[in-house]
Order: sequence, then C-alpha cells, then structure tokens
Amino acid sequence: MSDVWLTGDEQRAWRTYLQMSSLLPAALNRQLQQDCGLTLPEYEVLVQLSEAPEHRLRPFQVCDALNWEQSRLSHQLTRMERRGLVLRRECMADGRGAYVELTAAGAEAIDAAAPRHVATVRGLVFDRLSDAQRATFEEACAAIITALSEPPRPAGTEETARLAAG
Amino acid sequence: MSDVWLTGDEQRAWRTYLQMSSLLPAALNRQLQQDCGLTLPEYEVLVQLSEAPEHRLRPFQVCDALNWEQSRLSHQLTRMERRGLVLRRECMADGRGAYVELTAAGAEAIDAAAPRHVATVRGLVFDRLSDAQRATFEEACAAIITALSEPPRPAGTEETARLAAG
DNA sequence: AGCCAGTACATGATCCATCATTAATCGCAG
DNA sequence: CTGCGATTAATGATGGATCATGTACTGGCT
Repeated sequence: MSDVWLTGDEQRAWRTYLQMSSLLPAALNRQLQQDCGLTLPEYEVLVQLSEAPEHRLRPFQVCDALNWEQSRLSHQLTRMERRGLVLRRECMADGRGAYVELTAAGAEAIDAAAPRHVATVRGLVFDRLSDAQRATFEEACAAIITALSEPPRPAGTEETARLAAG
Repeated sequence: MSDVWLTGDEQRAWRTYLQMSSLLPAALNRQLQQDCGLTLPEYEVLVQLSEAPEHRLRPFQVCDALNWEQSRLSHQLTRMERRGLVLRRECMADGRGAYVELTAAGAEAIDAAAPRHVATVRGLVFDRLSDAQRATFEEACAAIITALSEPPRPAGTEETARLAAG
C-alpha cells in the first residue's frame, strides 16, 4: 500500500480494463438496439421476467436480481410499460406492492433477442478466452465483488483508525 | 459454438462479470463524488488534461484517449466549463477546432482527487488480486478489446455467409 | 384498537449519454 | 482558385440514471 500511485503493471491492467468496460457494454447495446430494437436495460429486465414463474415478479425482486436501485427500475418500468413490453398489475397479497408482468409482445421480444444476444456475448467474450482464462477472470470479478460488499472504507481509513485508536 | 446458450461455467462467469461491472463503477463514482465533489466522467477528463503538456488538449484527442463520442465530450465540457474546471480556448492552428485547458481550480481538483481515487482502486481491485490473477485479468480484457475492434459481425453471420456462398 | 418504524413504489428534478442535425473549416482534385 | 468530401466541434431532443421526496401499506408493540 506504501506508494500512492499504481505500479506500472497495475496501471496498464487498469487502463485495459477501463477501455474494455467502456467498449463492451456499448457494443452489446448497439447490437441489441439495431438487431432487436431493445436497449440493454430493457433486455435485462425482460430476462428476469421471462425466467420467472408466470412471467411476473415483484419489482423489488427484479431490483435484487439486477442490483438496481428501486427508483431506476420504476422509471424503467414506466418506459417499458409505455412501449408495451410489460404490464403493472395489482398485488393482492401486499397492498403496497405490485407485480410486473411480461406482455405477449415482451415475451416475443425477449425470445427473439436472447439467442442473438448470447451469440454476441459468445463471439466477443467466451470464444476469446481459454477455460483457464475464463475461470481466473471470474475469480477476479468475484474478488472485487467481495471487496465491494465489505464495509465501504473511505480513502485514508488507516490514519483515521490510528487517530481514533490513539 | 453449436449450442445457443452459454455453458453453465460461462453463464456463471458472465453473471459474475455483469454484477462486478455494475457495482464497481458505481462505487468509484460515489467515492469521488463524496470525497472530492467530482463525478467519474469529470475525473477522467481532468486526468487527460493534467497529463497533457501545457494542461491542454484538442477535444478530439480527449475523445480518442477516453473512447468517448465527440458529442458526449462536448456536453461534458460545457458542464465542466460551467463548474469552472476547464476552459475552452481558440485554436489558431486550426480554425475549426479548439483547445480545452485546465483551470487552476481544475488542476487543484484533480491533484486532490487522484491519490484518494487511486487508493480506492487499489483497495477494491489490486489488493484483492494476485499477480497471476491480475495478469490473466488483463489478458482477458485485452482479448475482448481485440474482438471488439474487429469488423463487428452481426449475429448469424455464419449462416448468412453460407447462404451468400451457396 | 392505536401507534409507529420499516417496507414497497412512484414521481419530479437533475445530471449524463446518445442520436440527429448543423456549421465552420480544412485540404485537395481539377 | 473553386468546388467538395472529410474533419472538428456545438447544439437540441430524447432516453437513461440518480437523488430527494412523498405516499401507502405492513407488521409488530402496547
């Protein structure tokens, strides 16, 4: 931790990751938009609903699955409802809540989009990685997720901790 | 390639990556916003300018460096100019163009933000990865970038090619 | 029953990103 | 030097994401 900056290797890896992380979602978005008329967020919501029993979920379940903010989902659902992809339905079990349900058009859209999207992911990602690379890549992502789920330490915690303890 | 869907391993790796790729930028954004009052896009632009000779660049150079769309940068610069972080200056060498220049406030902001941002990146990413993991992670990202830079093949190209050839 | 903290969602404001369009200029072919 | 495609950049419109706030309901406690 001693040094302020990243090592050369780290810096190069970081910049490579940054570049990939900006290009890949953009490419996936473009592919979906052009081939299927769906945005990536729309696709992600539709996947969740299409995998659910009776093609419907409570909004908070979708949030949990996608790691989205509740507000983001709500706005997204409003737009998707306008587009006829989903439908909000009353939830009798819980008076506060609601169900989001896939419409026929929504089911059709996701059925058409999924194979092409998967083919794109395969072509851009998994066809390019060896099994070992894929495994390590996943490990690395998982390690980062673990770090993120720990109590968020603001920068400089070490000093703060020493000061508080001293 | 035969099958339409991803294998179990691939699917798990993909979902892990997706989760990481949504959580990590959000965490970096929050850290920058709270500790330094900067957004991640602002930070990225400031980094480019602070590394440039005379603290200024042509907008298209920033676009190239960040893989941004020209329009995105232009809007971003408008906001950053409003915030006093950068300054647009005339470019005598090319009558169409312009220079973006770091203001004193902008230089101060990036100098203050960089160490903390780096510490966060280190804490969330590189402290969690072994050298081997980091190296493979970089390889994987590079392989994906390579795939992205190749002529974008729409899904189903194989069939199309066969049909065209047949 | 009545209170109240917590949960589930929606909405408006604001900022960010992309698309389509416009405009000015450059550089070069004729 | 004139015309024209390519380059550089700004702008308005739209859709996306986040923050702050508001509302309605649940479930437990008294």
